[in-house]
Amino acid sequence: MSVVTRFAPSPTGLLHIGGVRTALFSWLYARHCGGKFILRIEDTDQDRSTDQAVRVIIEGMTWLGLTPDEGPYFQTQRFDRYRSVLAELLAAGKAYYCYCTKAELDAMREAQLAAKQKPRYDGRCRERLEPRAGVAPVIRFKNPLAGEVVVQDQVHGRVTFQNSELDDLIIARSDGSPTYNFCVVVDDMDMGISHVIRGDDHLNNTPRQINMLLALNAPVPAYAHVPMILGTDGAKLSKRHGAVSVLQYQEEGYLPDALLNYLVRLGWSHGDQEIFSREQMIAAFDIKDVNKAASAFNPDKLQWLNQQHMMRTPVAMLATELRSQLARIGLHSDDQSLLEGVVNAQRERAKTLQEMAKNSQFFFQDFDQYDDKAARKHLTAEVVPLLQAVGEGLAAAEDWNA
RNA sequence: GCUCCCGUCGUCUAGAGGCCUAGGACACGGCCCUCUCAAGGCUGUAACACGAGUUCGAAUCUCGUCGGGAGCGCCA
Repeated sequence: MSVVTRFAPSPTGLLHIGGVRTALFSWLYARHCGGKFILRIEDTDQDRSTDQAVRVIIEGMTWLGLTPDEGPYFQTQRFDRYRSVLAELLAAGKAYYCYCTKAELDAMREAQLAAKQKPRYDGRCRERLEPRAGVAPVIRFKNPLAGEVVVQDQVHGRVTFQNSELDDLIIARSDGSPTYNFCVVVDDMDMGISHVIRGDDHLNNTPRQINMLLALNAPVPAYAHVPMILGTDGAKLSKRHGAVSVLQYQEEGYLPDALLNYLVRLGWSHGDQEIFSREQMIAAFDIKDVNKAASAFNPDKLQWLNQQHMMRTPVAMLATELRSQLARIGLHSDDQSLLEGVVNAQRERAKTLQEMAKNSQFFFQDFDQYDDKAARKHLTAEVVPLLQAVGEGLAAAEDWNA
Protein backbone atom coordinates (compact mmCIF):
# COMPACT_ATOMS: atom_id res chain seq x y z
CA MET A 1 0.00 0.00 0.00
CA SER A 2 1.36 3.40 -0.87
CA VAL A 3 1.52 5.84 2.00
CA VAL A 4 -0.13 9.24 1.70
CA THR A 5 -0.15 11.57 4.70
CA ARG A 6 -1.31 15.11 5.12
CA PHE A 7 -0.97 18.10 7.34
CA ALA A 8 -4.25 19.95 7.58
CA PRO A 9 -4.01 23.08 9.69
CA SER A 10 -6.74 25.65 9.94
CA PRO A 11 -5.45 29.17 9.45
CA THR A 12 -7.23 30.60 12.45
CA GLY A 13 -4.16 31.16 14.59
CA LEU A 14 -0.48 31.35 13.88
CA LEU A 15 1.29 28.06 13.25
CA HIS A 16 3.20 27.16 16.40
CA ILE A 17 5.45 24.31 17.44
CA GLY A 18 2.56 22.05 18.32
CA GLY A 19 1.33 22.18 14.75
CA VAL A 20 4.84 21.91 13.41
CA ARG A 21 5.47 18.75 15.38
CA THR A 22 2.33 17.17 13.92
CA ALA A 23 3.41 18.26 10.45
CA LEU A 24 6.86 16.85 11.11
CA PHE A 25 5.52 13.43 12.06
CA SER A 26 3.34 13.32 8.95
CA TRP A 27 6.18 14.45 6.76
CA LEU A 28 8.65 12.04 8.33
CA TYR A 29 6.34 9.10 8.02
CA ALA A 30 5.72 9.81 4.35
CA ARG A 31 9.43 10.24 3.71
CA HIS A 32 10.30 7.14 5.68
CA CYS A 33 7.86 5.08 3.65
CA GLY A 34 8.70 6.68 0.34
CA GLY A 35 5.16 8.02 0.24
CA LYS A 36 3.48 11.33 -0.42
CA PHE A 37 2.93 14.28 1.90
CA ILE A 38 0.08 16.69 1.25
CA LEU A 39 -0.59 20.16 2.67
CA ARG A 40 -4.22 21.12 3.00
CA ILE A 41 -5.49 24.35 4.47
CA GLU A 42 -8.76 23.91 6.31
CA ASP A 43 -10.29 27.32 5.92
CA THR A 44 -14.01 26.60 5.94
CA ASP A 45 -14.49 29.00 8.81
CA GLN A 46 -14.16 32.06 6.67
CA ASP A 47 -14.68 34.46 9.54
CA ARG A 48 -11.76 33.26 11.57
CA SER A 49 -9.32 32.34 8.82
CA THR A 50 -6.68 34.92 7.95
CA ASP A 51 -4.24 35.37 5.09
CA GLN A 52 -1.58 36.12 7.66
CA ALA A 53 -2.01 32.67 9.19
CA VAL A 54 -1.86 31.02 5.77
CA ARG A 55 1.35 32.86 5.07
CA VAL A 56 2.94 31.74 8.32
CA ILE A 57 2.03 28.12 7.57
CA ILE A 58 3.61 28.22 4.15
CA GLU A 59 6.64 30.28 5.11
CA GLY A 60 7.21 28.26 8.23
CA MET A 61 7.09 24.95 6.45
CA THR A 62 9.33 26.24 3.71
CA TRP A 63 11.84 27.48 6.25
CA LEU A 64 11.86 24.11 7.97
CA GLY A 65 12.06 22.24 4.70
CA LEU A 66 8.84 20.35 5.35
CA THR A 67 7.87 20.69 1.75
CA PRO A 68 4.66 19.05 0.59
CA ASP A 69 4.53 16.86 -2.48
CA GLU A 70 1.08 18.22 -3.20
CA GLY A 71 -0.79 21.33 -2.27
CA PRO A 72 -1.46 23.54 -0.61
CA TYR A 73 -5.09 22.74 -1.25
CA PHE A 74 -7.70 25.07 0.15
CA GLN A 75 -11.03 23.74 1.29
CA THR A 76 -12.75 26.95 0.28
CA GLN A 77 -11.88 26.06 -3.30
CA ARG A 78 -13.58 22.70 -3.07
CA PHE A 79 -17.08 23.79 -2.16
CA ASP A 80 -18.58 22.43 -5.38
CA ARG A 81 -17.25 19.01 -4.57
CA TYR A 82 -18.64 19.12 -1.03
CA ARG A 83 -22.02 20.18 -2.35
CA SER A 84 -22.22 17.24 -4.68
CA VAL A 85 -21.28 14.76 -1.95
CA LEU A 86 -23.88 16.39 0.25
CA ALA A 87 -26.47 15.81 -2.46
CA GLU A 88 -25.36 12.20 -2.75
CA LEU A 89 -25.82 11.60 0.94
CA LEU A 90 -29.20 13.29 0.94
CA ALA A 91 -30.38 11.26 -2.05
CA ALA A 92 -29.23 8.05 -0.41
CA GLY A 93 -31.11 8.87 2.75
CA LYS A 94 -27.88 8.99 4.73
CA ALA A 95 -28.31 12.63 5.59
CA TYR A 96 -31.33 14.83 6.18
CA TYR A 97 -32.48 18.40 6.54
CA CYS A 98 -32.96 19.59 10.07
CA TYR A 99 -35.34 22.45 10.72
CA CYS A 100 -34.68 22.88 14.39
CA THR A 101 -34.07 26.44 15.45
CA LYS A 102 -31.13 27.49 17.54
CA ALA A 103 -33.48 28.29 20.39
CA GLU A 104 -34.85 24.78 20.24
CA LEU A 105 -31.39 23.27 20.19
CA ASP A 106 -30.26 25.39 23.11
CA ALA A 107 -33.27 24.36 25.16
CA MET A 108 -32.56 20.71 24.40
CA ARG A 109 -28.96 21.07 25.45
CA GLU A 110 -29.83 22.82 28.67
CA ALA A 111 -32.35 20.18 29.62
CA GLN A 112 -29.85 17.41 28.99
CA LEU A 113 -27.14 19.15 30.97
CA ALA A 114 -29.57 19.70 33.82
CA ALA A 115 -30.35 15.98 33.76
CA LYS A 116 -26.59 15.31 33.94
CA GLN A 117 -26.55 13.82 30.50
CA LYS A 118 -24.21 14.37 27.64
CA PRO A 119 -25.76 17.01 25.39
CA ARG A 120 -26.64 15.53 22.02
CA TYR A 121 -29.06 16.08 19.23
CA ASP A 122 -31.99 13.70 19.61
CA GLY A 123 -32.63 13.20 15.90
CA ARG A 124 -36.12 14.63 15.96
CA CYS A 125 -35.87 15.84 12.37
CA ARG A 126 -35.05 12.43 11.01
CA GLU A 127 -38.74 11.91 10.51
CA ARG A 128 -39.70 15.48 9.73
CA LEU A 129 -40.34 15.37 6.02
CA GLU A 130 -42.00 18.74 5.59
CA PRO A 131 -40.01 21.97 5.62
CA ARG A 132 -40.82 24.52 8.26
CA ALA A 133 -41.62 27.97 6.98
CA GLY A 134 -39.06 30.61 7.75
CA VAL A 135 -36.38 28.17 8.87
CA ALA A 136 -33.31 27.68 6.73
CA PRO A 137 -32.34 24.08 7.39
CA VAL A 138 -28.96 22.58 8.20
CA ILE A 139 -28.00 19.15 6.94
CA ARG A 140 -27.23 16.41 9.42
CA PHE A 141 -25.51 13.11 8.92
CA LYS A 142 -27.54 10.08 9.93
CA ASN A 143 -25.25 8.35 12.38
CA PRO A 144 -25.92 4.68 13.10
CA LEU A 145 -28.02 4.28 16.25
CA ALA A 146 -26.59 1.03 17.50
CA GLY A 147 -23.33 -0.86 17.43
CA GLU A 148 -19.84 0.39 17.98
CA VAL A 149 -16.98 1.93 16.07
CA VAL A 150 -13.49 0.61 16.61
CA VAL A 151 -10.60 2.90 15.87
CA GLN A 152 -7.41 0.99 15.25
CA ASP A 153 -4.99 3.69 16.26
CA GLN A 154 -1.31 3.36 15.50
CA VAL A 155 -0.31 5.00 18.74
CA HIS A 156 -3.21 4.30 21.08
CA GLY A 157 -4.08 0.84 19.92
CA ARG A 158 -7.70 -0.23 19.81
CA VAL A 159 -10.19 2.41 20.93
CA THR A 160 -13.89 1.60 20.99
CA PHE A 161 -16.80 4.04 20.83
CA GLN A 162 -20.48 3.21 21.15
CA ASN A 163 -22.65 4.65 18.40
CA SER A 164 -25.20 5.48 21.04
CA GLU A 165 -22.74 8.08 22.33
CA LEU A 166 -22.66 9.81 18.97
CA ASP A 167 -25.36 12.01 17.51
CA ASP A 168 -26.34 13.29 14.09
CA LEU A 169 -23.79 15.97 13.49
CA ILE A 170 -24.32 18.97 11.26
CA ILE A 171 -22.47 18.63 7.99
CA ALA A 172 -23.78 21.74 6.28
CA ARG A 173 -24.76 25.02 7.89
CA SER A 174 -28.02 26.79 7.19
CA ASP A 175 -26.21 28.94 4.65
CA GLY A 176 -25.26 25.76 2.81
CA SER A 177 -21.56 25.79 3.69
CA PRO A 178 -20.05 22.45 4.71
CA THR A 179 -18.55 21.95 8.16
CA TYR A 180 -15.19 20.71 9.30
CA ASN A 181 -15.86 17.05 10.08
CA PHE A 182 -17.53 16.58 6.74
CA CYS A 183 -14.86 18.35 4.67
CA VAL A 184 -12.14 16.31 6.34
CA VAL A 185 -13.89 13.11 5.35
CA VAL A 186 -14.42 14.13 1.74
CA ASP A 187 -10.88 15.41 1.40
CA ASP A 188 -9.21 12.42 3.00
CA MET A 189 -11.24 10.22 0.71
CA ASP A 190 -10.58 12.24 -2.46
CA MET A 191 -6.89 12.69 -1.74
CA GLY A 192 -6.38 9.02 -1.00
CA ILE A 193 -4.97 9.63 2.46
CA SER A 194 -3.68 6.33 3.83
CA HIS A 195 -2.56 7.56 7.24
CA VAL A 196 -4.27 10.31 9.18
CA ILE A 197 -1.69 11.66 11.59
CA ARG A 198 -3.02 14.44 13.81
CA GLY A 199 -3.25 15.71 17.35
CA ASP A 200 -5.00 13.46 19.83
CA ASP A 201 -7.57 16.16 20.49
CA HIS A 202 -9.15 14.71 17.35
CA LEU A 203 -9.47 11.19 18.66
CA ASN A 204 -13.03 11.90 19.74
CA ASN A 205 -14.26 12.88 16.27
CA THR A 206 -12.67 9.90 14.63
CA PRO A 207 -15.64 7.54 15.07
CA ARG A 208 -17.94 10.08 13.42
CA GLN A 209 -15.56 10.42 10.53
CA ILE A 210 -15.30 6.67 10.15
CA ASN A 211 -19.08 6.41 10.05
CA MET A 212 -19.22 8.98 7.28
CA LEU A 213 -16.47 7.25 5.35
CA LEU A 214 -18.42 4.03 5.64
CA ALA A 215 -21.60 5.75 4.44
CA LEU A 216 -19.67 6.96 1.40
CA ASN A 217 -18.23 3.49 0.76
CA ALA A 218 -14.77 4.95 1.13
CA PRO A 219 -11.85 3.03 2.60
CA VAL A 220 -11.01 3.87 6.19
CA PRO A 221 -7.45 5.14 6.55
CA ALA A 222 -5.08 4.21 9.35
CA TYR A 223 -5.11 6.69 12.20
CA ALA A 224 -2.35 7.90 14.45
CA HIS A 225 -3.31 10.37 17.14
CA VAL A 226 -0.17 11.95 18.46
CA PRO A 227 0.06 13.56 21.90
CA MET A 228 0.00 17.29 22.37
CA ILE A 229 2.84 19.56 23.32
CA LEU A 230 2.46 21.43 26.58
CA GLY A 231 4.00 24.71 27.67
CA THR A 232 7.04 24.87 29.93
CA ASP A 233 4.71 24.93 32.92
CA GLY A 234 3.06 21.68 31.88
CA ALA A 235 -0.15 23.49 31.01
CA LYS A 236 -1.66 23.81 27.60
CA LEU A 237 0.47 25.69 25.11
CA SER A 238 -0.37 29.35 25.51
CA LYS A 239 0.87 32.66 24.20
CA ARG A 240 3.14 32.95 27.22
CA HIS A 241 4.55 29.49 26.85
CA GLY A 242 5.74 28.89 23.38
CA ALA A 243 2.55 29.29 21.39
CA VAL A 244 4.29 31.79 19.19
CA SER A 245 4.60 31.74 15.45
CA VAL A 246 7.12 29.18 14.27
CA LEU A 247 8.84 32.00 12.38
CA GLN A 248 9.89 33.48 15.69
CA TYR A 249 12.38 30.64 16.05
CA GLN A 250 13.89 31.67 12.77
CA GLU A 251 14.21 35.23 14.03
CA GLU A 252 15.78 34.04 17.25
CA GLY A 253 18.46 32.25 15.32
CA TYR A 254 17.60 28.59 15.50
CA LEU A 255 18.63 26.23 12.75
CA PRO A 256 15.71 24.44 11.07
CA ASP A 257 17.30 21.04 11.63
CA ALA A 258 17.85 21.79 15.30
CA LEU A 259 14.22 22.74 15.84
CA LEU A 260 13.08 19.64 13.97
CA ASN A 261 15.50 17.51 15.99
CA TYR A 262 14.11 18.93 19.21
CA LEU A 263 10.52 18.43 18.12
CA VAL A 264 10.97 14.88 16.91
CA ARG A 265 12.26 13.84 20.32
CA LEU A 266 9.05 15.05 21.94
CA GLY A 267 7.01 11.89 22.09
CA TRP A 268 9.41 9.80 20.09
CA SER A 269 12.83 8.31 20.63
CA HIS A 270 15.30 5.97 19.03
CA GLY A 271 17.42 4.27 21.66
CA ASP A 272 19.65 6.75 23.43
CA GLN A 273 20.23 8.90 20.38
CA GLU A 274 19.66 12.60 20.95
CA ILE A 275 21.15 14.23 17.90
CA PHE A 276 19.65 13.45 14.53
CA SER A 277 20.35 14.80 11.11
CA ARG A 278 17.39 15.08 8.80
CA GLU A 279 18.37 11.87 7.04
CA GLN A 280 18.80 9.99 10.29
CA MET A 281 15.39 11.11 11.41
CA ILE A 282 13.78 9.87 8.24
CA ALA A 283 15.57 6.55 8.46
CA ALA A 284 14.73 5.93 12.11
CA PHE A 285 11.22 7.31 12.39
CA ASP A 286 8.16 5.15 12.66
CA ILE A 287 4.75 6.36 13.72
CA LYS A 288 4.26 3.21 15.76
CA ASP A 289 7.04 4.26 18.11
CA VAL A 290 5.31 7.47 19.10
CA ASN A 291 4.34 7.82 22.77
CA LYS A 292 0.90 8.39 24.15
CA ALA A 293 1.55 10.99 26.81
CA ALA A 294 1.77 14.72 26.23
CA SER A 295 5.15 16.37 26.72
CA ALA A 296 6.28 19.74 27.92
CA PHE A 297 8.31 22.17 25.87
CA ASN A 298 11.83 22.66 27.20
CA PRO A 299 13.68 25.71 25.84
CA ASP A 300 16.98 24.69 27.48
CA LYS A 301 17.19 21.50 25.53
CA LEU A 302 16.23 23.26 22.32
CA GLN A 303 19.13 25.65 22.85
CA TRP A 304 21.52 22.85 23.61
CA LEU A 305 20.49 21.04 20.46
CA ASN A 306 20.81 24.19 18.43
CA GLN A 307 24.36 24.60 19.59
CA GLN A 308 25.09 20.96 18.84
CA HIS A 309 23.78 21.45 15.33
CA MET A 310 25.75 24.65 14.89
CA MET A 311 28.91 22.77 15.80
CA ARG A 312 28.12 20.24 13.11
CA THR A 313 27.10 22.63 10.35
CA PRO A 314 29.69 23.65 7.74
CA VAL A 315 31.23 27.03 8.49
CA ALA A 316 30.34 28.57 5.16
CA MET A 317 26.69 27.72 5.70
CA LEU A 318 26.65 29.21 9.17
CA ALA A 319 28.34 32.34 7.86
CA THR A 320 25.38 32.86 5.55
CA GLU A 321 23.01 32.45 8.45
CA LEU A 322 25.05 34.81 10.55
CA ARG A 323 24.92 37.41 7.83
CA SER A 324 21.15 37.45 7.75
CA GLN A 325 21.03 37.44 11.52
CA LEU A 326 23.29 40.51 11.56
CA ALA A 327 21.04 42.14 9.02
CA ARG A 328 18.20 41.84 11.51
CA ILE A 329 20.06 44.14 13.85
CA GLY A 330 20.98 46.51 11.08
CA LEU A 331 24.52 45.35 10.40
CA HIS A 332 25.71 44.30 6.99
CA SER A 333 28.80 42.49 5.92
CA ASP A 334 29.83 40.57 2.85
CA ASP A 335 33.28 39.80 4.14
CA GLN A 336 33.23 36.05 4.00
CA SER A 337 36.48 35.57 5.85
CA LEU A 338 35.38 37.82 8.68
CA LEU A 339 32.01 36.12 8.91
CA GLU A 340 33.63 32.73 8.96
CA GLY A 341 36.12 33.89 11.54
CA VAL A 342 33.31 34.93 13.81
CA VAL A 343 31.52 31.65 13.21
CA ASN A 344 34.63 29.70 14.11
CA ALA A 345 35.05 31.65 17.29
CA GLN A 346 31.41 31.55 18.31
CA ARG A 347 29.89 28.27 17.26
CA GLU A 348 30.86 26.55 20.47
CA ARG A 349 30.01 29.51 22.64
CA ALA A 350 26.69 30.82 21.39
CA LYS A 351 23.47 28.87 21.69
CA THR A 352 21.75 30.62 18.82
CA LEU A 353 22.67 32.58 15.74
CA GLN A 354 21.05 35.59 17.29
CA GLU A 355 23.33 35.30 20.27
CA MET A 356 26.25 34.86 17.93
CA ALA A 357 25.34 38.03 16.08
CA LYS A 358 24.92 39.98 19.30
CA ASN A 359 28.18 38.74 20.75
CA SER A 360 30.07 39.91 17.73
CA GLN A 361 28.14 42.97 16.65
CA PHE A 362 30.73 45.40 17.99
CA PHE A 363 33.05 43.80 15.65
CA PHE A 364 31.03 44.58 12.56
CA GLN A 365 30.14 48.06 13.71
CA ASP A 366 33.74 49.11 14.12
CA PHE A 367 34.65 47.32 11.02
CA ASP A 368 32.23 49.33 8.93
CA GLN A 369 33.90 52.60 9.87
CA TYR A 370 36.99 51.69 7.92
CA ASP A 371 36.51 52.49 4.30
CA ASP A 372 40.13 52.28 3.45
CA LYS A 373 40.56 48.93 1.82
CA ALA A 374 43.93 48.22 3.29
CA ALA A 375 42.74 49.15 6.75
CA ARG A 376 39.85 46.79 6.43
CA LYS A 377 42.13 44.04 5.46
CA HIS A 378 44.46 44.80 8.29
CA LEU A 379 41.65 44.91 10.80
CA THR A 380 40.31 41.59 9.64
CA ALA A 381 43.64 39.94 9.90
CA GLU A 382 44.13 41.44 13.33
CA VAL A 383 40.85 40.82 14.86
CA VAL A 384 39.78 37.41 13.68
CA PRO A 385 42.59 35.58 15.44
CA LEU A 386 41.99 37.87 18.39
CA LEU A 387 38.40 36.80 18.56
CA GLN A 388 39.40 33.19 18.26
CA ALA A 389 42.03 33.49 20.94
CA VAL A 390 40.07 35.61 23.32
CA GLY A 391 36.91 33.63 22.87
CA GLU A 392 33.49 35.10 22.83
CA GLY A 393 34.62 38.44 24.19
CA LEU A 394 31.12 39.24 25.30
CA ALA A 395 32.27 41.21 28.30
CA ALA A 396 34.71 43.01 26.08
CA ALA A 397 31.95 43.75 23.64
CA GLU A 398 29.86 45.27 26.35
CA ASP A 399 32.74 47.48 27.49
CA TRP A 400 33.36 48.42 23.94
CA ASN A 401 29.81 49.53 23.42
CA ALA A 402 29.53 51.36 26.71
C1' G B 1 -22.26 15.90 34.19
C1' C B 2 -21.36 12.13 30.28
C1' U B 3 -17.75 9.74 26.78
C1' C B 4 -12.74 8.98 25.35
C1' C B 5 -7.44 9.48 26.28
C1' C B 6 -3.10 9.82 29.45
C1' G B 7 0.18 9.06 34.19
C1' U B 8 8.83 6.54 34.91
C1' C B 9 13.92 11.75 37.71
C1' G B 10 12.19 19.26 37.63
C1' U B 11 11.93 18.34 31.91
C1' C B 12 12.50 14.86 27.31
C1' U B 13 12.77 9.72 27.44
C1' A B 14 14.67 3.87 27.74
C1' G B 15 11.85 0.01 29.62
C1' A B 16 6.91 -4.72 25.74
C1' G B 17 7.33 -10.22 33.61
C1' G B 18 13.21 -11.75 35.73
C1' C B 19 18.85 -8.34 31.92
C1' C B 20 16.22 -2.69 36.90
C1' U B 21 20.63 -1.79 42.84
C1' A B 22 15.35 1.51 37.01
C1' G B 23 19.52 3.32 31.83
C1' G B 24 20.45 7.84 28.61
C1' A B 25 19.76 13.28 27.62
C1' C B 26 18.67 18.63 29.14
C1' A B 27 19.00 21.53 33.53
C1' C B 28 21.56 21.74 38.37
C1' G B 29 26.22 20.62 41.77
C1' G B 30 31.47 18.76 41.97
C1' C B 31 36.14 17.43 39.60
C1' C B 32 39.48 17.40 35.20
C1' C B 33 41.17 20.06 30.82
C1' U B 34 42.12 25.45 30.26
C1' C B 35 45.24 32.52 30.31
C1' U B 36 38.93 33.75 30.30
C1' C B 37 34.15 31.96 28.52
C1' A B 38 32.62 27.88 26.01
C1' A B 39 33.22 23.00 23.98
C1' G B 40 34.89 18.17 25.78
C1' G B 41 35.81 14.21 29.67
C1' C B 42 34.57 12.13 34.53
C1' U B 43 31.14 12.35 38.49
C1' G B 44 26.88 13.55 42.05
C1' U B 45 21.59 14.79 43.41
C1' A B 46 16.98 13.12 41.30
C1' A B 47 11.52 9.07 39.08
C1' C B 48 8.16 3.86 38.28
C1' A B 49 1.00 8.71 41.11
C1' C B 50 -1.52 5.49 44.98
C1' G B 51 -3.91 0.79 46.50
C1' A B 52 -5.35 -4.08 45.72
C1' G B 53 -4.87 -8.47 42.64
C1' U B 54 -2.45 -12.23 39.02
C1' U B 55 2.54 -14.52 39.38
C1' C B 56 7.96 -18.02 42.19
C1' G B 57 8.82 -12.88 40.38
C1' A B 58 5.56 -6.48 38.07
C1' A B 59 7.69 -0.06 36.15
C1' U B 60 5.91 -3.81 32.79
C1' C B 61 -0.56 -7.77 33.07
C1' U B 62 -5.85 -6.83 35.61
C1' C B 63 -9.11 -3.90 38.59
C1' G B 64 -9.99 0.33 41.59
C1' U B 65 -8.59 5.29 43.42
C1' C B 66 -6.44 9.87 42.62
C1' G B 67 -4.48 13.41 39.28
C1' G B 68 -4.18 15.65 34.32
C1' G B 69 -6.10 16.34 29.24
C1' A B 70 -9.65 16.19 25.20
C1' G B 71 -14.55 15.95 23.16
C1' C B 72 -19.79 16.81 23.88
C1' G B 73 -20.83 24.05 18.62
C1' C B 74 -24.64 26.13 12.37
C1' C B 75 -15.33 26.21 15.68
C1' A B 76 -11.63 23.62 13.48
